[in-house]
Amino acid sequence: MSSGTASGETSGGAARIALVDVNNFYVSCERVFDPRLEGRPVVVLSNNDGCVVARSQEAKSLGIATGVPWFQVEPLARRWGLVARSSNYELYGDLSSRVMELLGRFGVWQEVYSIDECFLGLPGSEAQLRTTAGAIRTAVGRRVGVPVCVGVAPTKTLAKFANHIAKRNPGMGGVCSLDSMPAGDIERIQSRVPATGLWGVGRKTGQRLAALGIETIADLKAADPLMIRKRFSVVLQRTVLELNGTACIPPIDEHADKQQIIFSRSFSSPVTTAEEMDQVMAVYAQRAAARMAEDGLRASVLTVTAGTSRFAGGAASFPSASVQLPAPTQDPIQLTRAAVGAMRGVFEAGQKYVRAGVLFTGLEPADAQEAFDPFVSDLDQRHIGDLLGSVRAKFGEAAIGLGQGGLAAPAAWSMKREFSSPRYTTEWKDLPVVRA
DNA sequence: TCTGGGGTCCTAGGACCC
DNA sequence: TCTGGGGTCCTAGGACCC
Repeated sequence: MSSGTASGETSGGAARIALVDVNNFYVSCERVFDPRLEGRPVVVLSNNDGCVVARSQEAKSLGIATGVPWFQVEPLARRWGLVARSSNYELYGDLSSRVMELLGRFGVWQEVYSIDECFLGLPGSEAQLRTTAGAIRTAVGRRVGVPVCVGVAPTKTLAKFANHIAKRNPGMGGVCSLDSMPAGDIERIQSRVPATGLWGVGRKTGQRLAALGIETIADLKAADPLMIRKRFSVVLQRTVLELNGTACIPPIDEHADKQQIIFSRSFSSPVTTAEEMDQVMAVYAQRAAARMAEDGLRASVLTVTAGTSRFAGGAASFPSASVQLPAPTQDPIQLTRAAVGAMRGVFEAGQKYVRAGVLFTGLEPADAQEAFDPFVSDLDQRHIGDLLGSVRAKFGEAAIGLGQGGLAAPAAWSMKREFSSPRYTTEWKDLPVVRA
């Protein structure tokens, strides 16, 4: 993907970068199909309805922080009129691709950065940029039904910063173009906002910066990039350069192959026996293998992990084991066997495990012939993954599975999603019905 | 009782080689 | 026992992001 990033300081005609993102994305998705949620405090919960991962503006105003456990908020929900939804990733993923397709039409280039945001290359004068930004908001609002904010600036870091300003100042109408702000205003904001408000500067880096007297965005902008490179990293050096108008964050290669595939989940009730954990590994390995097959990849290394609760007292246990596979594969049978076997080696009976995961690395494209494996004598077995995939596509995720993974009924540890909305856009039977 | 999941990139350090 | 420098490759762990 070509990045048309210009580093010019001049306005008027110089290419600019827009960062467009959806406000409170998960909540906004829920509202598209349930307008009763409009104007009310709404939160979306993580898997197992564990903790809050998204909040509407009204929920934020109530002081509900992201990451708080639901069981702490729940007692107050009724009084607040607070609505909770389990996360519905099928819905969010589908609406995301609609938003991204639409946004792509406005830029000379587009880099999708996350499920709810992308960078766009925008040419044109300052006046044209503002017109385009407004048109983006209108189009996404009308065609998908979710609100977005647009930040426009000469670099990605500054575009993120501009977006942040647009979000916090409702009077700006959801758009902030740095070029049209008076320099004094920008400096004032930058000397007030802590450096950790920037993209790429987290808590730890913030602490180390503060120890050097670098507290605000303005301080970091004024820092010597070479000193920052030496004492921190090339990543933070780029942040400093970008704050000063030099675009240097490399383009995101969306077509690059993944480096790893993870399937990891917490359980709705603890797993304590080796037999149950075998079952978990069988299910998780197959889910991860299905994802890998969708991406057309195969793995050469498999890692399994499990963990006890970080909030429970007593002896913690975080077993983990990696296996080098005899040859790169996407065969769910081999992968399931390997996962179960690896976990048996490190599992501690009697511990209360609350989560586990299966991780594939050493990924490569699977188009080449699968390497000959003398242990797989039956040729048909090599196509078992395709078969499972097509059955699942037709009859649903739980329709078929191998061995322990072919659970007819959900196991005691399987995921809890009590407040889930329907899969409005990806499941025929969940299609909304409109009456006129 | 009940506390998420899926990624990326960078760096440091060790093994190994000439 | 003393004793070099330079390079690559790999992995684990840290930090960050949404």
